[in-house]
Amino acid sequence: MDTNLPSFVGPQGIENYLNLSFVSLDFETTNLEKGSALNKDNDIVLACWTVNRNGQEVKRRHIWGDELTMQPLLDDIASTDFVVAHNAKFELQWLERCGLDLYDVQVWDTMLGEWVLHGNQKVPFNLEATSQRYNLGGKTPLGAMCIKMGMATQDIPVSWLQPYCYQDVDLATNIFYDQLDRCQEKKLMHLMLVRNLTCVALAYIELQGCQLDREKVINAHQEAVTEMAELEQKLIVMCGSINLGSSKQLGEFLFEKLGFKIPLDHKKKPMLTAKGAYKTDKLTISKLKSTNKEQEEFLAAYIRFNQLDALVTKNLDFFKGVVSEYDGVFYGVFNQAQTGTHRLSSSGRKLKFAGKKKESGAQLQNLPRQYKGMFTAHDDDYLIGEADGAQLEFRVAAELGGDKVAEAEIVAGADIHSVTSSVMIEAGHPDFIGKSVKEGRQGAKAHTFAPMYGGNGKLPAEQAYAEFFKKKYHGISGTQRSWCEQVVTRGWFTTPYGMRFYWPGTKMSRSGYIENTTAISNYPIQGFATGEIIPIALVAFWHRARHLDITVWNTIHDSLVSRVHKDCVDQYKELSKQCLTTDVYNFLRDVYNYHFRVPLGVGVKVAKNWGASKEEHVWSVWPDGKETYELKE
DNA sequence: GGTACATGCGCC
DNA sequence: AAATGGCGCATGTACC
Repeated sequence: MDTNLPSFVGPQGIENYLNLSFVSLDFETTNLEKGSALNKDNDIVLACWTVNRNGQEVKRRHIWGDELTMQPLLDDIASTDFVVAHNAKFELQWLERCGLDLYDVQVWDTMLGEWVLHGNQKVPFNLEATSQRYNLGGKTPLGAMCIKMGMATQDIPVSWLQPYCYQDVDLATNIFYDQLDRCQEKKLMHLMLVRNLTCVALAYIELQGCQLDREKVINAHQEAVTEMAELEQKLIVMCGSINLGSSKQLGEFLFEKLGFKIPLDHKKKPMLTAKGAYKTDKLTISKLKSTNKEQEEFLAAYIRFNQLDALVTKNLDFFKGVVSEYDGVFYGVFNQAQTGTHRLSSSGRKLKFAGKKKESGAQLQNLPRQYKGMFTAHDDDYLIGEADGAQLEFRVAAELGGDKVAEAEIVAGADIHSVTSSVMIEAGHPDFIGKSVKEGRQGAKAHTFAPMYGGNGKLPAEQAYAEFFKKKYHGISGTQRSWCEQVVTRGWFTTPYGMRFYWPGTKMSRSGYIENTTAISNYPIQGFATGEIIPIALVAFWHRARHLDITVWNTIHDSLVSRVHKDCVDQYKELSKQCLTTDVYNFLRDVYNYHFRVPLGVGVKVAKNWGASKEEHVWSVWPDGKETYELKE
């Protein structure tokens, strides 16, 4: 079976842009759910496009009609190298409905162009604001007015909508030419290629949907609701009819009625909100000291109730609605052009449930881990596979810092959390008192990489650990400091992988502390790991699995989640390994001109339900092809 | 009745 | 004056 990559997933992708043979496209659609192609009740109303070769417009065409009438557009797309559009994911999902195979298409998304050119600087990326930044003027007033007023697209007069649509095409074309110059000048073409390749893969992945296991959802929901009802009765007896969801009411009850003392933080200051209100978050509540039976009982019941309440309102109610009213399938949205680090973000596609006033949705990147097991494949012949980058951010930090100590530990497979545990024990951290290194290991995980993200610690033992970490991995900490110094000098800096990050006006205090240190230290690591490497791996995986019975349906920062036919499991593991390691090295070398040295690792789990496998296959693969394998249980 | 903000909390 | 980074969603509160 062909598992090769298409030519444009590599340097040829950039060549294609420079050859200037493209279709520039805009659809006007009916506007349920912002015109999403996933809504089957939406339709294309009008398509306008131009065909451009060698930088010259050679054709201008439009079609008033639905997705069944777009063959001339598909033919034009097939005759050029790429498609230009603003927010191309929208057009791509419509093109898929028109019959285009997304695996064959390359795009230049002018919205993503703005994202890449602006780095971590937040500006509005919509077409109108972007046009104004490029001095291309605003939109045709009449068409724009109708759209803004929310008029049904199909009711807008032809003579208004058609010029409006053509104008968007022309704006995108002009912005594209300008962005192409700017991206070359700032040496950002490789990043732009990855954003655009990722965009097409995401357009496809969003169409797949997430499948919930009906029985598991109903049972979990029932259990939680029953337990909550019991707790609620108990709580009402104790506190009357106050609303426990209100931190104001709960705070008054805890600190005024029940007489809890306001806990003190590590600086011996009372734990209050910035505005001086009572804090009722998990951390504060966990610090409360009961001095009588009433306090003790209330606290126990409240903590459990609150935990369940959050799970039920944010997830279980939604999941139950999905299995009851939507055949167990729901969809998420992946947002590019959202984060400063150039990670993806995700949001939920909202659903309406019977008897509920408000629509609700669930995003795919913050599902409680305990509920992963509720996700399954649509069919008994399929399994769920998850492949994640092993210790990805630490390995990337070692790489960017040229840190020999960290690299040696990664190569040796050293147990870093045990080291943290022993440092914490020696420094007398209260959570580690009386524990052996082994017993403290689990709790140490939360501390291990905090200094890499700029954490200096609060308790003396944590501060001692932060010092230990920075000294031990002086390659990482020294490199982070040099990034900070560059930012002080000129307000921005270029990461080793070519990304530009901006913190204008950053100053150094007399003590030597540099503003924004934590962010400056963190962005390049998070950005390279989860904004470049994982998207590269995702694109490679998606293309290579094209002709296999393997479908990616989620990605969470350092992982790819797929449904896998039971006969494809071995290929799935092999492909995961290749795409998260070798393909990354090759792409970085050929497109980024970046020669990665630290071995990357990948962990693969396959089971009937997401995350349910007790065993994990873990590989490390070196850029020269050497590899190691370990089965973790 | 709507919007904006604050708070809290899930994930990596 | 802030010293762990990055997000999105639900709820309550303040305000118009």
